Amino acid sequence: MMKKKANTLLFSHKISEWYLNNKRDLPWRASPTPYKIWLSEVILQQTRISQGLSYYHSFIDKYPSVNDLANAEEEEVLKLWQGLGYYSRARNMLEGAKQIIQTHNGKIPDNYHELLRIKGIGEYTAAAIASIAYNQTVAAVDGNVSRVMARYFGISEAINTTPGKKSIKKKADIVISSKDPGTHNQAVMELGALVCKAQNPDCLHCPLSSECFAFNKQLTNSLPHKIRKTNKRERYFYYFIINDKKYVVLFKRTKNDIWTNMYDFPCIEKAHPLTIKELSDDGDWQTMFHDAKVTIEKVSKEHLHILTHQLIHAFFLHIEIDNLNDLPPSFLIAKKQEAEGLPIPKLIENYINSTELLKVEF
DNA sequence: AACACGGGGCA
DNA sequence: TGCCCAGTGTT
Repeated sequence: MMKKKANTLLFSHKISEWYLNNKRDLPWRASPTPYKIWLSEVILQQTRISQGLSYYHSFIDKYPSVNDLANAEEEEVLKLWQGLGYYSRARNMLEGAKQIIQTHNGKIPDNYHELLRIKGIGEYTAAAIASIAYNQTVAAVDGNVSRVMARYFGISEAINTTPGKKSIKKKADIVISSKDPGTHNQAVMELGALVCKAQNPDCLHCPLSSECFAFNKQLTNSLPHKIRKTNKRERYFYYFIINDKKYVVLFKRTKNDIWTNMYDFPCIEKAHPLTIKELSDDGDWQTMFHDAKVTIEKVSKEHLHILTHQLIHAFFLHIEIDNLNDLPPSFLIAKKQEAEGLPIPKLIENYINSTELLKVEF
């Protein structure tokens, strides 16, 4: 291993001391176990603590151990994840739990390379679990760490490119403390979250400012550098709502798209907006309903659903249909009460709540 | 190496 | 609006 310079040891010492005095009181820090660390890391991927916290509690309550999770139904897990986004995290973690039961005798692997083989555990999460739960000396690099390294060391390469990530990782591996790598990793992340923030970093209260490249050169606003990509797809969803008194017709989404394995309504998607007349003249939806006799009762206003990479224009067409039995078998005819228990995307949840759609009529 | 994958919060 | 958030899997 490379010999460390004195100032890198200073980095770890100062930041760990700062951490002990400033760390937040988080539920998985009270009595950490590998499972709690794993769950927290997965929930917090691309997600702020404030947003993930209630989900963490629900999960620990419902699935207190890897074994409990491994025995769960995917729909149940997705329902618990509903509203948090990036649902592949939930599906992958369930698969990972099964993997651990089947091939690791129910014990979460205790080292970086074995952890990496678990579904849903990538470089960051493997490093986080290995260091925090098992005291392995491996740097966990997330968005916070990238920012702290880029500013402190003055790394100008874009942190979302392969060379940039390599540079960040190299520095993170140099400054990590082998004494208490878990505390060190959490300390860097906590500093990034509370002090070395993306906007308005609080350099006056930073324990590292005196040696920080960006602070000394007044470059905190331009570091880290990032290549931004502007890919926002616009999609037009025309949902068909069969408004029966007792039943609601749902469609289970398939893979290779958003909301895999979750439920929404039968839908015609277009790349461009259509008037209702154009839609009505278009044969697609008749085909979808197997030429069942359908009449449109009411059309909702446009509902915009804004995602990171997509802008979804959703319209909800309430329809009447002569006989529910005419519907193709790919549709799920669910009792309204049962539908409540199914995992649905936020867009659908919002619409259902705003219209009291699942209220049973008498 | 680039892209897909949710949803929310902040300036 | 644009950017960011304790990233991973697929193409």
